[in-house]
Amino acid sequence: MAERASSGPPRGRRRGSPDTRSAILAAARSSFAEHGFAGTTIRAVAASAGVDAALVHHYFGTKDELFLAALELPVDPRKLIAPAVAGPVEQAAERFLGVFLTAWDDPDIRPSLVAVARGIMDPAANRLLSEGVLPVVIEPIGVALGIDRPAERMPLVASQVIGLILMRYVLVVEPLASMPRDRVIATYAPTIQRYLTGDLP
Amino acid sequence: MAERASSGPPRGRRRGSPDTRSAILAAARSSFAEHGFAGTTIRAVAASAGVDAALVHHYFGTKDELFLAALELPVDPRKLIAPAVAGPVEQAAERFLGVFLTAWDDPDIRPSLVAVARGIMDPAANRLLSEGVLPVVIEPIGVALGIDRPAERMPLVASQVIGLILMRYVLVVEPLASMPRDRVIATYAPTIQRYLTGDLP
DNA sequence: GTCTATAAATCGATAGAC
DNA sequence: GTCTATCGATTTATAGAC
Repeated sequence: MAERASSGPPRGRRRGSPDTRSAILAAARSSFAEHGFAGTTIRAVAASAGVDAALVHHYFGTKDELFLAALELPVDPRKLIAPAVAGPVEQAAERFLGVFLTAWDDPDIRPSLVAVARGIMDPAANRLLSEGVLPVVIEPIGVALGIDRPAERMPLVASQVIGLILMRYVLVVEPLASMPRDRVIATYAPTIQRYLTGDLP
Repeated sequence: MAERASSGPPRGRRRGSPDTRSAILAAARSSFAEHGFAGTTIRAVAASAGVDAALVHHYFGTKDELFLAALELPVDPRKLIAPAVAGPVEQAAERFLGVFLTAWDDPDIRPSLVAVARGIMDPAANRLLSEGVLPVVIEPIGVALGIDRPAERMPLVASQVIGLILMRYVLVVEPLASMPRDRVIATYAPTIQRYLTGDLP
């Protein structure tokens, strides 16, 4: 009864208790974000999720696989940054910073992003930036914006955004950590806009 | 014979083989830089230095103390950045970037700096930035330069420099990693100069 | 599915011989 | 000064009962 018809992609819950699985995943994200990869123990993740350590292995296999699973963002970054590329390129920096801060200020996805940031720093998984974040998130923005030499300019943008993210959200350095969103945008927009469309040597 | 006379401060080698001690320290720096704090084991450091693990404890005590010893830079950062504060504030950004890149491009001190950068990222030791690098290295520059609201502007400078350092030296992302020194300075100097002396919201 | 029990390896740190 | 030996605690991971 109430079985799904055979139309559309397979939706609905997978086998196993999805609550338990996602609880483990959420606990893993928090731990990876707070203690890094090496500083996270399977036992602590299990305890934080209220389950046994063996269950973590049952769902995710090794610690590495759990880490990769925890890095899967709950939202598609490409969808998130779509508003940044829609509009005149002259105000692209403000829109870009806006969607970025919106994502990072969302308490639902910030832990995942912090985990990604820390994972990038961990030598055990730092192909993540060069093979992941940069080509699938950052560079397509430059291409979509139609800017000049995107492969050259977007890393400049990334260098400033990563530094800001690090100081404001990961290391929580004042006064950046407590600075209002609009002020952050107004402060950094000229820098980003110059990297996007300004004169470069 | 040939013993030192009792004049002047105690110079010369301390007790113990200085080669062994510095070999341990060098191995510790490499390991901390490559594997982070939690990913570094005393045993691996000892093996890399060609000595026994117990000897590491003998010289440096606990793992934390070894970490702090490994972070001791071979040069005094304050001396290094002295040229950056001497001169007109209008070109401070160029001088600032110059001394920074000079230090990071020096193969003798880059491993230590990479270790510091990774140590900052490790949650187990991230008081290092807020209690170490920022107040003793970054902020004094702003004070010495006599800029307006240094506690507010220097974190902005730090956010861009850290992002640049991360992309160019730690993550080795192109084209920043291979960009000539002068071009890096020309690219980032306007940003830094604005954070130092420009108009902010 | 979930847990107990435990194997097997590795860790930091100490004591003590030489 | 340097190393052997080892303790005690933790870790990942597996085997198997319920």
